Amino acid sequence: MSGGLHGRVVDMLGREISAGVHPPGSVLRIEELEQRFEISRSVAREVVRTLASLRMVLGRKRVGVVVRPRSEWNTFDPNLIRWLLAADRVNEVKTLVELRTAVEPVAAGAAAQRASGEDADRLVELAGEMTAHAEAGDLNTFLDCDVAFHSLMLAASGNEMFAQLHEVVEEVLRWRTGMGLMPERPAAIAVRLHREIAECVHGGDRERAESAMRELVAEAFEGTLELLEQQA
Amino acid sequence: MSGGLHGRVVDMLGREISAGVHPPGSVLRIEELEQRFEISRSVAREVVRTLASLRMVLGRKRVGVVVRPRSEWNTFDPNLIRWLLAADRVNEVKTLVELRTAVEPVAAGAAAQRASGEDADRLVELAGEMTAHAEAGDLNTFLDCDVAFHSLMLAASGNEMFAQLHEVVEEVLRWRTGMGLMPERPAAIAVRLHREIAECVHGGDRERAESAMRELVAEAFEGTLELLEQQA
DNA sequence: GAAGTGAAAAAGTATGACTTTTTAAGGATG
DNA sequence: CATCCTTAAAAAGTCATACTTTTTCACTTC
Repeated sequence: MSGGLHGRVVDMLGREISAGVHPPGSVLRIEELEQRFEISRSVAREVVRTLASLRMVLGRKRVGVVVRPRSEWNTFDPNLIRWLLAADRVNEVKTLVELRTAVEPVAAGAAAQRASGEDADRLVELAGEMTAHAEAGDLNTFLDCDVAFHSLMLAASGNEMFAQLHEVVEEVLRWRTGMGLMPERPAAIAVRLHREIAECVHGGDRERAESAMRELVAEAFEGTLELLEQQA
Repeated sequence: MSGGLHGRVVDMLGREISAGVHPPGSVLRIEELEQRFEISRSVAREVVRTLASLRMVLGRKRVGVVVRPRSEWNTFDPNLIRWLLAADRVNEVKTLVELRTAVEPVAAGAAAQRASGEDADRLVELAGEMTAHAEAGDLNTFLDCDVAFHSLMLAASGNEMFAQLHEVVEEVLRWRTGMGLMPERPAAIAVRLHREIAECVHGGDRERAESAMRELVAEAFEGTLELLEQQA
């Protein structure tokens, strides 16, 4: 959604709507947008189309562009996720972390059954690197490996929809570290679980891969909630 | 995406791309679209913007509108889901059913903790109606209740992203019955599980709500896979 | 008071001109 | 011969304007 007039305006308007500046039911008029953003009619219309495809707004003749109820927005769109994070980090992070607890265990189980040899090898390798960097206290490199581990796991699940959630997972993981919410040294239990999951996937042990991942994300879930409470 | 010139063309092009008529990497030109669909430049551009917001295509100057790799598409968009179902039902249904097995148990667990009294009551009521209609052999009404049950459960989970998957669940449930893949009389075990889940949510029993739902969707998952094999 | 009628408002569609960016070809230079 | 710079063309991107269609509201008529 970068560079370009269209993208910039979409981003601004999307942020505003996400932040509640234009609450559901309120009406935008194309002509207003032209003037506010100093854009031509065609750009204004394309912006509205983009937001409409996210189900955030709906154009109606003789009425205008109405903002739809939040419950109907396509909250799986990565752009919208970013706007919602900017508007209300606490609530949105809760939602995303809970989504992880649902998806990642099943994805790990699926990966144990379906991952290619290469992917399984790479997962074990990544878990090893995480262990090393955790012991060395190298949080940034640890985080990169963590992101790579979960992304690869989702991809190796063989389910396109799971795979697509890698952006969500990355956003949450990087946010946690970025906020300084990670302990100086990653919890030993988390490191161990990553290794165990990788080995179960490698060995094709669906059951254990799933339950180990469940343990991992449950811990991450509770940890995140606690830290969110502290912030609020 | 109904009525209107724009919507019709988006639907046609979206279907084509989903079906592989324009494989990833291939290039569409706006001018081509104008001629093929006999539409004006503005409509053609808005169609491209809509598809671009689903991450299916990417406009590049001096190049054209490039179809992106399938792995980057926003496969959570309900329209795209419909196009993919039309193009390759078997694979897409597998993906969607597996998504259910991940999300619904966690959603049920969350609902047990967070559902309002009204929602919990209504769930019990729906489970009761399902039981009655199952015994009466009234498959259509049973299906309506089934859809309502799962939609409400997802909404009652209090997680916006879970709630949004109600369209996916509905699509899968209706497809299964529509294809005649349901036994004449719904499995007694499934009916019982719906009642159990509703009662657990009502009683605030997170653990049992989650595990009962896990049992239910696991059964649905395996049943669907078997029936898909038979078809292929 | 209900129902039909008309007018206005706003999105939707069409068209053509102009701008910008990117790519590729061609030429100059080492 | 290879490399770098210049330049030209292609296609999307942007702008301005006129016209069409649908929907809603107000007004009239029965």
